[in-house]
Formats: sequence, C-alpha cells, structure tokens
Amino acid sequence: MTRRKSEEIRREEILEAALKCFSKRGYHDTRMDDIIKESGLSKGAIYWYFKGKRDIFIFLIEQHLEEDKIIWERLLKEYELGPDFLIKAGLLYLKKHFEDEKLSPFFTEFIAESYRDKRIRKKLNEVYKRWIEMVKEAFDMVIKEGKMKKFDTESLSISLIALIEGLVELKTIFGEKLKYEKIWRTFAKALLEGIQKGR
Amino acid sequence: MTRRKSEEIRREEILEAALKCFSKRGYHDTRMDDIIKESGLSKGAIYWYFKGKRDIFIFLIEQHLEEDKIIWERLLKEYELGPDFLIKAGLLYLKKHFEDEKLSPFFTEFIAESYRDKRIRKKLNEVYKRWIEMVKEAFDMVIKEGKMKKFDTESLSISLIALIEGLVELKTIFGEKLKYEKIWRTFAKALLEGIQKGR
DNA sequence: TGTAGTATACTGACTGGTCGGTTTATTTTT
DNA sequence: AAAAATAAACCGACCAGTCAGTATACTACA
Repeated sequence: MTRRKSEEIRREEILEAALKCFSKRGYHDTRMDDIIKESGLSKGAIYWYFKGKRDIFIFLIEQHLEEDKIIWERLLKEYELGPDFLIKAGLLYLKKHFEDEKLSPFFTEFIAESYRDKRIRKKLNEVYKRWIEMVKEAFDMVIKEGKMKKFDTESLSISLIALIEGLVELKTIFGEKLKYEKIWRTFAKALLEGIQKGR
Repeated sequence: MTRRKSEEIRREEILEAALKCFSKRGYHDTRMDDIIKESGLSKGAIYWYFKGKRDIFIFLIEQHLEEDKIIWERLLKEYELGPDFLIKAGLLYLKKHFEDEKLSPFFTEFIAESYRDKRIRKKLNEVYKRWIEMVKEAFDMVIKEGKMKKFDTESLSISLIALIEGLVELKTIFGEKLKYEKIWRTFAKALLEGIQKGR
C-alpha cells in the first residue's frame, strides 16, 4: 500500500496520472484502470477523491485554463504595450503550448468535447472572451497613443487568438516540423508593416 | 424490408445518416443503433457496406477533405491572384465551414481523433501541406509581379491557414455570435496595409 | 416465358467482452 | 474506538459486432 499523503498531494498525483493517460490515449480510450495503474493507487482511492472519469477530465480542463489565464495576465503586466507586445506575448503563449508534450494533444480534444458539455462550453466561453478583451485593450491603448492606425480592434484581437489556436491545432497534424517561432515572427512583422507595396 | 437500391445510393444514405448522428452527438457518443435508426436500415445492412463504426468515420473524413480540396482548387482557378484573392478565398472557405451545421462540430473532433489514428493523420498531413503550398504559390506570384514586399511566404501561408482553422475552432465555442466575415475583412485589410503608423 | 438455381442485399435476435462504478473488507490515523 | 483512506473483488448495463436465416434480383436453361 502506498504511504498516506495529504489530500492536496493525492489529488495532484491522480490528476497528473490522468493527464498522462488522456494525452497518450485520449479521453475516450483511457480506462479508469489505466489511471489507477499510472497513479499507483487503487480504485477506491481514485473514487474517494473524484466523482468519476468525467469529473477528473473537467478538473484538468479547469486547471489548464487557469494556467493559461495566469500566463496572459502576466504577459500584460510584464511587457510594455506596443508593437513588441504582440510578438512577445504570442511567442510566450505558443511556446507553452508547443513545448508541453502532455497538454497540446489534450487541448484539441477538449475543444471537441466542449461542444457537447454545457459546463465546459461555458467555461471556455468566459476564458476566451476575457483573452479577446485583454488583447483588444492592448490594441486600443496603442491606438490612443497614436502608434497604430484605426481598426476594428475586436476583430483584430479575435484574429490573433484564432491564429494562435490554429497553430496549436496544426501542431497536432505536423508535430515538431512546425516552426512556430519563425512563423509567428514573420506574421507579426507582416501585420505591423503591411504586405502591400507602394500604396 | 426496404426497397432495394443501388450500392452507391445505399452507401451514401448510410454516410449521410452517420454524419447527422456524429455531428449531433459526436463520434464516441454515437451508437451504431443511432445510425441504424437514422438510416432506416438494419444492422446487417450497415455491416454489409462498412466494416464498422470507425470505417464509416474514416470515409466521412475522406469525403470531407476531398470537398475542401475541390474548393481550394476552384478558388485558385476562379480568382485572379493578388490582394483580392486573399480576401475572397478566405471568405469562401470560411463561409463553407461556418454555414454547414453538420460539418463544423465534426471537424474539430476529427482533428482530435487524427492525433491517434495514423491513417487519418497521414491524410490530414497531405491535405494541409497541399493547401499551404497553394497559398504560398499565390503569394510568390504576387511578389514576382512586384505587388508585395518580400516575406517568408511559407510562414505567411501557414499563418493564414492557421487563422482560418482557428476561427472554425472558435466557432465551436462562440457559435453564431462570431461574425467571421467582418473579422476576416478587418484582418485582411490590416495585413495588406500594416497596422503601424508613421514608420 | 416459366422455373430452378445462384448471387446479392438485407434482417434482427443474440452474444460476449468491456469498463465505469459499487461494495465490502482492511489498514492507517487521530 | 471512530473516522478517514485505501485495496480489490465484483456487478451489470451497455453496445459493437456476429450470424443464421430470409427476401429480392439476376441468370441460365428448357
């Protein structure tokens, strides 16, 4: 039998084991027995801490979204708003998604899952809304400072978020071959300068 | 017993019924009995035409990718390459994905599924590679004509494809509220002109 | 052009493995 | 001793897939 540990630590252990399994085999193909084996605990222990499989999944999603939220908030605090912000913020966020081998496959799956689950959909809705607002505020401020042309900043923000999510999705398909850093830098430069000649 | 029909028609009937079910409940939550009920056929009939549930799923994906391929090819033929192409091609592709109630929820799911299935991953890989190449060729031509500044056109192409895919994904979350047309037009304008002032 | 023979299309009751969750027993902590 | 935590045998609903048989269409031959 495994040594007793604090509730906090046990829950974390179980979540970690579950995440490992979900990212390897996907939510539906992961068996409770897999999580049990991976965690080194027993069925009783798992069901003591969580209601069931879906409950674990939801917890993981919430954890993940919380982490993302923290990243975005840190980004807005740490970096000076302005052209650089666009490049740096995007890079940092992408870096996290590209270099975390466990999260990125899991991420696409839970977007798919979200379509069916009211609770997840609502959560995602809130979080993305907030991100879009944050990026929009950044754009608005740069416009106010007279450093940027006037655009519908909401549309621009949605585009940027969509682009980032799209790259994460493409990573599912292309894997490591996708050089997100180069892509993002090129794109940001093009957006800042415009691609058309002689206007 | 249902009247006999040609093999072609029967397969199409089954695929259509399955698509309806998958888009409503998702791949994993769809039961063979759902497809049977929806198609009005019997279990035996379904298994006469397809090896099983996964086989049906794969067929639907291939059908879908084939349709997308045709759209892209038509776009490249019909529209004059140049600034307009960017706007029009993107819009048309987005329109298809946003207005097809059956495909768009299904789409995110099969990206998630693709991560696990070698056959699907390979297929997706080919198709996206081709799209990126097509858009890249378009950019290269515009640069050659002297209408566009020099950029790493591959990175730009990937960005555009990613943005489109990202918008489709965001649709899963925001639904009809997401005004893709406005977003895309704003973005395209920004990319063409650049967002920075006075450089 | 009727009929016997054969291939094809289809039916639906049944099966058997799977797997999320429950129960009961046991151990550890307070 | 009571409560909390863990172990693991067990349950049973569920569901993809099977199969023995039936109906329909096609073919060959008289």
